[in-house]
Amino acid sequence: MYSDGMSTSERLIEATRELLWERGYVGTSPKAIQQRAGAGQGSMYHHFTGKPDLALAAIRRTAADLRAAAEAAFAGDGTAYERIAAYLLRERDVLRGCPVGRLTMDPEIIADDELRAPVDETLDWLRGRLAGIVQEGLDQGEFAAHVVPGEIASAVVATVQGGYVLARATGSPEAFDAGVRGLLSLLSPRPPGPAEPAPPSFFHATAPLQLPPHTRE
Amino acid sequence: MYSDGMSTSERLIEATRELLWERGYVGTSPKAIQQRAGAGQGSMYHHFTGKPDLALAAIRRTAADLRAAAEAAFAGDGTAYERIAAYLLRERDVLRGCPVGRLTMDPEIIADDELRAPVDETLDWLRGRLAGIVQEGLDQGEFAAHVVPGEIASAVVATVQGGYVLARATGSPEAFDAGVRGLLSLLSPRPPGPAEPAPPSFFHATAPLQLPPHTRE
DNA sequence: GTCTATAACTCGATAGAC
DNA sequence: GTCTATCGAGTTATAGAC
Repeated sequence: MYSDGMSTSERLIEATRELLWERGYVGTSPKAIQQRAGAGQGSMYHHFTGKPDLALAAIRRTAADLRAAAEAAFAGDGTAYERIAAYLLRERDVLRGCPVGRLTMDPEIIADDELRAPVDETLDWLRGRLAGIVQEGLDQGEFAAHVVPGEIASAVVATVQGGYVLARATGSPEAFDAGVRGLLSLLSPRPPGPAEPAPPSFFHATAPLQLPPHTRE
Repeated sequence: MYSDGMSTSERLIEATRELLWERGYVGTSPKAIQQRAGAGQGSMYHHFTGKPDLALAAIRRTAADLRAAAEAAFAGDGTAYERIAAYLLRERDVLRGCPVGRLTMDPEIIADDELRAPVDETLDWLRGRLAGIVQEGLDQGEFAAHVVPGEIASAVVATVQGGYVLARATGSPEAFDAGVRGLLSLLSPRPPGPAEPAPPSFFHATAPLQLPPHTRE
């Protein structure tokens, strides 16, 4: 229940964002939104034409947030591998799932092109951004020459989205982390280890990111 | 709506399975189940104590089916890589999503340990089975020595689960296939291509499965 | 802008006739 | 075993007072 300096319509959008994340579209009722926002029926229907309209505003904002968070991970100046690793290892509320990806399991989101569009565009942007980084890595000789940027990008995003599924099934973020580590170990220019010989100077290899013992869990 | 030789309780379970797959637990009402099963309120509450009880029966059956389908892909006598590829490339109703995995996004499934248990156990079994196959591949020198079986297994299952997310977001199975191809290209003992030199006889490498232009899509 | 009132319906379940 | 009737609560809104 919000009581801050937010306007009523702001509070309605924020409450909807939370509930869509927690319970999905089908599982979220206008009444629940109003209660969490501290607003009456009339307020909601004054500012929005109905549940789909409000959900659209909420989804667009959540999509923009996710994009910004991903961009922050990509924006570093490391190697392609390091930037992909930074994205995969960025802090996440693993057990809450992906606020955008989870919407794809909602029948009424998928059935409504207007509600599905921001979800589609966000994941599409993410794959495109990752594909570009993989291409840079290929140009630098960081990855095996036969890999296809768009395919690696899809595998990266899928590993994240599927990692949420595994984590929620087990009730622990462990499986998410395991999947990410597995993918990174396959993507890594060379295996980790202290007994590593120095790479020849003509080879553009870089040390893989050390996996931090992160705080989550 | 079923009218076959199925008993009423069978029809209720099958109808529930379909609806859980299409709409999830929160999105599935007893009334919808009864209508699809062609049964009245009284029948449902005679055979089952309520919605959770019926859902549990449906989920257990769906979990058993998924396990059997996966086992069929694993049971082949190819290399570890080939059996993992067979699992990843097996026919799927990609746009319908995973009937087990999708349940993890349902707040009421996750909140109820009895309903979550079969989901958890199924995905856990799947990861364990895959980890065993990766270990076999390691023993045969099929994979890079530094990979960790449990991590690769998690990445494989996550890629599938996340592939469903991408496919449903775009409305096409293409992104699912791309992710799977990407993961296989990273896992592949050596890059594909006709100009491949024959491996030295002491090396256990095997040709990667040709990706079939499969019928889905 | 926000509130309450009301509508027509569905929710998950129980009771009891047949 | 299956049916209909009924329950109290919740759903998605509209209407209209303030």
